[in-house]
Amino acid sequence: MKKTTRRQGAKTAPKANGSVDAAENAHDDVTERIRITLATAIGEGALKPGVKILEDAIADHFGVSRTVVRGALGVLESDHLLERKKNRGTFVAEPGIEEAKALFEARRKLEHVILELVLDHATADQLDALEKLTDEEEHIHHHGDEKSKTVLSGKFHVVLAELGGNAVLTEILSKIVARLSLVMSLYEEERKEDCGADHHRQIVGALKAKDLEKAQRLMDHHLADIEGRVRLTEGQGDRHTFLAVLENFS
Amino acid sequence: MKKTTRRQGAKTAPKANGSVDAAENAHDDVTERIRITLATAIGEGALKPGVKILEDAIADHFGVSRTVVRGALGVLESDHLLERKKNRGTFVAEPGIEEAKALFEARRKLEHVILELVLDHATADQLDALEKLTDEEEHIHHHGDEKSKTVLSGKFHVVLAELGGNAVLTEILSKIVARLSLVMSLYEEERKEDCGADHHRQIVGALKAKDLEKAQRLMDHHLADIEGRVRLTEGQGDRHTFLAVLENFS
DNA sequence: ACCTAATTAATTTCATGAGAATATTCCTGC
DNA sequence: GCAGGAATATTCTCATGAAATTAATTAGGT
Repeated sequence: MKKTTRRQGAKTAPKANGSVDAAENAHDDVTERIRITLATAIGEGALKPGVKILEDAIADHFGVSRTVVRGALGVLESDHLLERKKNRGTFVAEPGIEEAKALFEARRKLEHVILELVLDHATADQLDALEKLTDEEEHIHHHGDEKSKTVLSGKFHVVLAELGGNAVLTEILSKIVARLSLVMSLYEEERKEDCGADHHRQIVGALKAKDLEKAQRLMDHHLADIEGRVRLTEGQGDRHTFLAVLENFS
Repeated sequence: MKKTTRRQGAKTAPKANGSVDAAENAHDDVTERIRITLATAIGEGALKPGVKILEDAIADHFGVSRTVVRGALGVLESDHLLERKKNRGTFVAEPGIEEAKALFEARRKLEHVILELVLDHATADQLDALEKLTDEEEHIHHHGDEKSKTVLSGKFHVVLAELGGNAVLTEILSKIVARLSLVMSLYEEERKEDCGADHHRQIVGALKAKDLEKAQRLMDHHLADIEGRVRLTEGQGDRHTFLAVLENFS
């Protein structure tokens, strides 16, 4: 039967904005809310590569029409987080080997640049705040679930970028990090000893000591550690494919 | 009166694309074509900051409905090339001072990174091809119109980025360049002696000599030259505003 | 005459339905 | 029992009309 797509007539409807009215107008953009929701869902691995996105379901969930959802999907596609196949639907993107390599390389270079900026712009207070974030990470690391671990880990880098004081670069890095979470999801082999929190702490230490060289070296090491967890060879990406999973039981 | 929004019934309509039909299917995505058209129009300064974008007009021009135009506008907005004001319409973006500074800085850093990559990846043939592009620039520089000059100038940097072999960074740079064209449009004071072609040629020379340091130094100088053409002080951005223009006649 | 209020016009925004393309199911024939 | 094909169902795609909002214009009052 038809899904009970209950949608208010919209008419002179109360619109619910009577609540605060002129307040938080920025967040009232449903399209943006959908975009952010999906982006973070992808970023924290809740939506795995290749999964099909039903626009009807999303429209239902947010109480809007498919048109609005479609808008959000469009920008997500242009961010390379989704793929829309003509008349087939939209799926969570599955970055290929080449793209993965490019993303890793771009991230390496970007983080270097960001460290330079942080040393130029960041105050001692800001570095302290950053250090507190690593404390939180460490706490999660011991008795935390898998998900919040990766989320926090990515967050560190974005917050670090923010300290660089360049909104453009921050946005770029956060988008790359999001795409890389897809790469990890596809190609990660073993999630061994996660020493991310430790690395982060060391990096903050180097920054506080105003030692750019050291910070960059540590960052390189940290990123190499992450890259070491994946095997970028053709055919690896299909590991979680239905057919590939079957092979494990043959 | 109503604009003669003549739109074919769509039905089993010939669709007018019967011209080549199954050919170029990749470009057949009208949304993407609209996006590219507007992006390049903005990039080459044909669409100035603040100009209002009429979705009806575009829909008309491309023979599609507003819905698909709207999709294109959405991603252009997420690229910071357009601004959509609630229920007011969409306008060509007017980057503020802070954004402009961030863009310049990001570009400086990025071009440095790209030069490193080019020295690592580019072959001699590719550098030759790049040099040919500067020849073309020089030719345009002498007896060319103003528009194609700036277009070619931006193209050099994007092609250079492509030689770096990293598609991710190339895309990022080209987006930044596009946004910077808006900045120039808003804040450029004098378009004096355009020695861009010369700078480009020198950079290629340094690259051929495998001298990274020199290439980066030249790039810095080149970019500083561009940044020197603008004055990033508050209130400059409204120079072309209706009110500001009036002041010139008071 | 000028400022304010009300009406009109133009434009955006969105929900919806109809058409198109693909996936799935079921049936028939070998 | 299985392969091939028709019928069905699901889902995307897009054009269109209706509601909502803002800008423009006109009327009215002090």
